[in-house]
Amino acid sequence: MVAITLPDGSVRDYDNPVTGAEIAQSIGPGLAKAAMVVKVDGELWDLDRTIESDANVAIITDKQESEALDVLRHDAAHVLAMAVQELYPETQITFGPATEEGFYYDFHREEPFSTEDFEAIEKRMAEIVDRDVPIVREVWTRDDVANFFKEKGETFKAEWVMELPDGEDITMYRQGDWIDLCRGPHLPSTGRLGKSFKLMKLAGAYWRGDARNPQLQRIYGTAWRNDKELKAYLTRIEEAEKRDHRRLGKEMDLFHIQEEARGSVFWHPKGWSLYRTCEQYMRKRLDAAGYVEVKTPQLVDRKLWEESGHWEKFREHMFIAEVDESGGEASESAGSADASDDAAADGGIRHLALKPMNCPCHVQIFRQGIKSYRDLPLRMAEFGSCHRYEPSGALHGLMRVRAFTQDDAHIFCTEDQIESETEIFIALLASIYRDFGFEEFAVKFSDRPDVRAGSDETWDKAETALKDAAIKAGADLIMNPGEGAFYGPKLEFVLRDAIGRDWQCGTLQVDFVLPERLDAEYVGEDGGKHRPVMLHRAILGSFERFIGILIENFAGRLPMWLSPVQVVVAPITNELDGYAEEVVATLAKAGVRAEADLRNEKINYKIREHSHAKVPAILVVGGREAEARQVAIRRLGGKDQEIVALEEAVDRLSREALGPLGGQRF
RNA sequence: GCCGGCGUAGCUCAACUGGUAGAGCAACCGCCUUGUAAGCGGUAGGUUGCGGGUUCAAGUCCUGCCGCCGGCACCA
Repeated sequence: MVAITLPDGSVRDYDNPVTGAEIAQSIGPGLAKAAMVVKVDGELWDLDRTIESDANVAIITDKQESEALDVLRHDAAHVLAMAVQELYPETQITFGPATEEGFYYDFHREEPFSTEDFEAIEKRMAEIVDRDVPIVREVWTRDDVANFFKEKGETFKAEWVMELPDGEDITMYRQGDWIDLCRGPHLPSTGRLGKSFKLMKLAGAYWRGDARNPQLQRIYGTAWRNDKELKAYLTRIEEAEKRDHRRLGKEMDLFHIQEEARGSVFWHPKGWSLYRTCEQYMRKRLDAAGYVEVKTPQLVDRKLWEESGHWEKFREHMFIAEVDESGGEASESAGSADASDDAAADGGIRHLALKPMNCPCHVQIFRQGIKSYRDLPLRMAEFGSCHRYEPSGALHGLMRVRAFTQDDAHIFCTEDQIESETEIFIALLASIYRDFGFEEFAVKFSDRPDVRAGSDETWDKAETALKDAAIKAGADLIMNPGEGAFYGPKLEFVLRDAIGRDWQCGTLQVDFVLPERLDAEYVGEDGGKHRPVMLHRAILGSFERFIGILIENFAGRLPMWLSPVQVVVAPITNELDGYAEEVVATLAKAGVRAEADLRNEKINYKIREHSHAKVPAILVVGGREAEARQVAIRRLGGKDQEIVALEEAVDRLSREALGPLGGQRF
C-alpha cells in the first residue's frame, strides 16, 4: 500500500508502488496528458519513476510556471546537445543547464561554431522534437558511466563523473540513441519540448569555470511554453536594449568614452550636471549623518601600498607611475609591468601608484594626532577618485570602468559599535535609495572564508553584529557562505533595475586587518592603546555605475530633480521671445535649470524634439499666455497641458526641481 | 586576459556573387512667424577603424594590429 497525498490534502491509496504518470492517469486523462514531471515530497521527479512509499505528490503541468520552465529548458539543452552531436559528431558534450531565461550547453570542438550554424542546429532540434522519442531515466554505476564515456572519447564527461561520490546511483538520460549523464528530471519525451525555443548567442566558457582549463564553446538559447511567451521575451530584450545606458548616454549627450582613455568617462555638460546633482545630494546627506569629508592624494608612493598589503595582493590591478627623480622622464604603466621589486632602490626611480582605493589614505589622516575613544565612531568620507586596471574584457560602459569615484567612507569604531553603526548605515542607505527611486533592494551577507585573518571570536562578533543589524533594518538576507573578504565579513546591497537586472552598489565591510597593518590606534577609557575596527562602506558604490543604473532604471526619463535640463520654455512665435526669456530668468532665479528655445521652428517641432531629449516639462507660451502672464505646462509623456499663472508655475516647478535636495527631512 | 561576432558621414543604416561609396535624420544657408511629437527648398559632409597583401580593380577576399559588442574568467 502506498498512500499519496495530493496538494489539496486528499489521499489516494495504491496497492503497489506507483509512478507519477499513473497517479496523473488515475486522476484524469487530461491531467495525464498535461503532466510534465511530478513533485515528490518537494523534489521534482520524472513521471516514469516509481514512488515506493507514502509521499506528498503534486503533478506538475505547464501551469506551474517556474518548475515547468526549468524542466523544459533543461530538456532544450539536451535536445540542443543531441542535435549538435548528430550534425557535428566530432563534438564532445560537457554540461548544459537551464538558466533564468533559457538554457545553454557547453561543447568541446576544435573548429569554432558560428552563429551561422544556428539555423541548421535549430532545424535539427525541431526534427528531434518531431521524432518525439521517449526520454528515459536509467540508473548506472559510476564506473560504468566513466567507462562508457571513455570509450566514446567523451573525456570531459568521464572526468566529471569520477568526481561524483562513489556508491551513489548515477542517472543517465536516454533519448533515442543519444545519452547524457544528468541529474534530471526530464519530460517524458522530446515531443513535449515543443518548438518555442531559439538559439541566442555563442560564447566562450572555461571548463568548470576555471580560466586555467580549456575553453569550451557555449551555445545559449531560450525556451518557453509557447510562441506567445517566446515572442514576448524577444520583445522584452529589444525594449531592454533601448534603455541601455550606453545608447541613452549618447542619445542624451551625457558622456562618451574613446579609445585613448579606455574605461574612463568624458562627461559632457548634461552628464556632468547629473553627476554633480548626485554628488551635491550625497554631500548633503553625509553631512547630516555625521560624516566628516576629506580629500586624499591620487598618487601615493609604493611604500604605503606595501604597508597596506595592496602591493602584494592588488598590484596587477594598479596603475603605477614611474618617476625618474634624477631628472629623466616619467612614464606610466599598468601594474603587470616589469616594475621589479627592488626598483625603489634603483637610482633615482620612484614608483607611485594611482590609488585603487581610499582606505590606506584615510588611515593616514586618522593617525594624525592621538585619537581618544571619545572620537569614535569617526566617520570619514571622501568622494574618492580611484583607478583600477580592470581586464579589458570586463569594461562595460559606465558600469565597469577603470577610473571612477566612490562615495566612500571609513568608519573607525570599536568592535562594540559595529552593530549600531551598521544599523545607522543601513537606514541611511535605504533612505537614499528611496530618494533615487529605488524602493527595494537585496542584501547579501558574506561570512568567513577559509583563509582569513583574525580570531574566530572576533569573527563571531562581527558576523553577528552585521547580521543582527541587517535583520533589525528589515532586510531579507541572501547568504553567501564563505564569500567574505579575508579581512572581515561583508554586506552587499544590490539594486534591481526596471528590467530585473541586479547591480551591486552599496557595501559594508568589516576590516580587522588594515588598522593593524597601518598601525591605527586610539586611547581607550582604560588609558591603554587599542586598535579600532574599520568599516569600509559605500552607498552608491561609484558615481559612474550608479548613474548608469539611474539612466537604465528610468529609461532616460529622469525625475526632475536629476534632469540636466529641467524645463524648456518654448514660445510659439518669435514675437514672444521676450516673455519666454523672462520666464526662463524667473525660473533660473528660483533655482530651476531652464532653457528657452527661441529657434524659428513650429511648436510641434520643438515639442517633439524636447520630448525626445526627455526634458521633464515644456512650458509653451503663446500670445494668450503672455498677455495673461501665464504658462502652459506640458509634462513629458503627457498629452494634456495645464495653464497656470507664472508665479504659481515657478513655485511648483522650483519645488519639484529641488526634489530631495530641498527637503527638511534629514 | 580568453572565445565568437562586428567596425561605411555626427547618428541609424544601404552598396547582388570584387567593378566610380548612397539614403534618412542631425548640421549649415535660405524661405515660412508658426498653438502641443517631424513645414518647404538648398548646401556641405567619407583615406569605408589602422597597416600590409592578392587583383587590371578591394567597403567587399587574405593577414597583422586597435577598438567595440556578447559571453567566460576577474570584480581585492
